[in-house]
Amino acid sequence: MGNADLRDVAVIEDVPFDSLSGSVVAVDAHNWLYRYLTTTVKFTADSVYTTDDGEEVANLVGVVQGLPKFFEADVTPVFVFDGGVTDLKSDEVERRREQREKAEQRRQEAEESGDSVEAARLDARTQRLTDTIHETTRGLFDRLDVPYMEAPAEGEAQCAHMAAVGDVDYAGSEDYDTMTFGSPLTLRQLTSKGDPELMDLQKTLEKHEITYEQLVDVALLMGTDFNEGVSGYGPKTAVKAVKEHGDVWGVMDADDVYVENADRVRELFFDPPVTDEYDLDLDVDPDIDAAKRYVTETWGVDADEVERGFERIEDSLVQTGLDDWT
DNA sequence: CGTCGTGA
DNA sequence: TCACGACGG
Repeated sequence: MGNADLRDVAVIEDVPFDSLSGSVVAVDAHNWLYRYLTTTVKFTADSVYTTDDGEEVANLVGVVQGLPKFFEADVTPVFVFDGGVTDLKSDEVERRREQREKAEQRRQEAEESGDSVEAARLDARTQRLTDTIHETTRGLFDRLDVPYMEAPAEGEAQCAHMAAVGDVDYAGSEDYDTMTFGSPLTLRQLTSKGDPELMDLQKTLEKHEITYEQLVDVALLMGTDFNEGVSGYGPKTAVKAVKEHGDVWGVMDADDVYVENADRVRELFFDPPVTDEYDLDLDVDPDIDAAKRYVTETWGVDADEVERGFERIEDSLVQTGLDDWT
């Protein structure tokens, strides 16, 4: 599962947020939400985010806190939700499900033995994105007029496709997969405070003097979300081997190693299930009052929790409105 | 996913 | 120098 190995292969540079003004970014919704759920929830009481029915709606707080970052920088996000999971990934998803169950079991044990700190820590690992979380996030986006769409399969693949055909300026995801899926430019760290990172496919290929196909083969050797990779192949060895032997088949042949499902995973990265059928209205015109009512009245979130976020959204709208006149 | 200690 | 595994968040 050495996905972060790609970081050491990729050319990544910091970009000032204000240099992104006026751009459009296709954000992998699952990633983005996950980020807020694991951070936001961890440091606050459960009761704030749980409705009377026991539904977890921490995502609503996360969305309200996360959107201002885009608005304030005059960056338009298009959120891309995951569709069906491919066969290849289902193995990986299954493994993660098992890991979650193990973590949940340990969490319960910790809770029973009165170790609340340990229980809270393990709780962060058991967070998962429920159907309710997806539905209520869409509901809030509707009221805030934030554009979103459904991917046929992997959200990262759809984001990468939209960036590749030029319908958006960047893909946005914390994962490195978007580059393997062919996104020319990927923005990372859209959730945290500081400046984002820009991951550049072309510069990465130039740096190593390899083709895009070879980059995918490098990823295959190191391991991706869809395959195991080969033990002993990290960033350096994988790049060197692929350059030396041309492609992953050459490496398998020369080094006497085996990459499982190499042909199928390759094909997935080259030609993933994506759609061109979307109609994005990028003219965002939020109904703040409706959004507030949705979060606090419909879902019972404490008004205090989202007040600051809504304030920032409102202010950023006034700000961009003024900018338009100057 | 990032960091850091370990060991080849 | 590089890769791996464990652990913290």
